[in-house]
Amino acid sequence: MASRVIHHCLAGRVRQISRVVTARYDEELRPLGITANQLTILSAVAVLEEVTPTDLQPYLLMETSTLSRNVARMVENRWLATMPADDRRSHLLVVAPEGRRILEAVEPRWEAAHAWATELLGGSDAVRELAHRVNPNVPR
Amino acid sequence: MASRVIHHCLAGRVRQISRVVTARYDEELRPLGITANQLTILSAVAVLEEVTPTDLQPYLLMETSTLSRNVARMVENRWLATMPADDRRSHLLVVAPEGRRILEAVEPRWEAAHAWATELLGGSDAVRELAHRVNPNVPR
DNA sequence: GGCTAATCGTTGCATACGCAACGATCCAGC
DNA sequence: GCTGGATCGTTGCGTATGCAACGATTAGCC
Repeated sequence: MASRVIHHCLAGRVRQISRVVTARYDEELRPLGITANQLTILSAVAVLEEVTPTDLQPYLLMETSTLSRNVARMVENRWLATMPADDRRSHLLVVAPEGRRILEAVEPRWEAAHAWATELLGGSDAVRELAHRVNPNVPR
Repeated sequence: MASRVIHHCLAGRVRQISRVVTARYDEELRPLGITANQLTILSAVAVLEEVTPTDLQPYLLMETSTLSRNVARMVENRWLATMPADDRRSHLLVVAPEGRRILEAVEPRWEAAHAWATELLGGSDAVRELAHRVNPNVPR
């Protein structure tokens, strides 16, 4: 059984790919004090404008609790701000000025990491296709 | 910049794929009390027989500290055992009887998760190719 | 042989992730 | 209008991950 896992396990493979690619993005973004994961969330809020955490979930496929804590850190950092929503159980998220500043500053470093990853992975098509299969909300 | 990240970021995509696939394996393996990640490590030790943590690293591309703690939990669970190595800074890892038992018991559940993931990802070839690019030690 | 640099694994700290349980709020049906 | 079930976000707990700093040991060089 062990050798079947080693030779075929898809979970092990996707996790390893995730570790390696994330490490490179994180390394590149470190001088800005933001992680690849946080940049993903920040960008999602920036694009969707005023969103509740629940609104973000279809795009991120992240557990409620995970998202809750990630967002909390980003609010503490003043990258995001919260506003009251009609539904009082929830709240709207918006990008704060410091978040906008990071989004501008991040460009060259993100592009460098993206270029590295694209090269490593032999282009972006395969990953994009897989991501779209996993979550049709992710553009192919 | 935000929309460029959303539409093209490879880190966000590989992380999302990893979350979704891992969740399914973990769900399937939960009754056995082992995670997908732990099963990967257990299988690697089983195949390589007597290995030091450093020996495992080329196959797992996991940080020393991450591997150290993962292995520690598995030794506590008595899935792995340690033996003295020639180099006294290190130690050899071997699969303990309880680890062997898990490797036998895990088969149908692992196969179910594997089948699900293969279907979701449209076959295993794309992931295998990517994993091999990221780490040539991983068989294509 | 003895010093120095490299290697090995561990630990402190911080983020990332998910399950289960929870309190607050909303809503559907009466 | 009220009530019971659904939905929303948070928190406790445990695993997964990596960086930096560390002590122990080894190996290379003189």
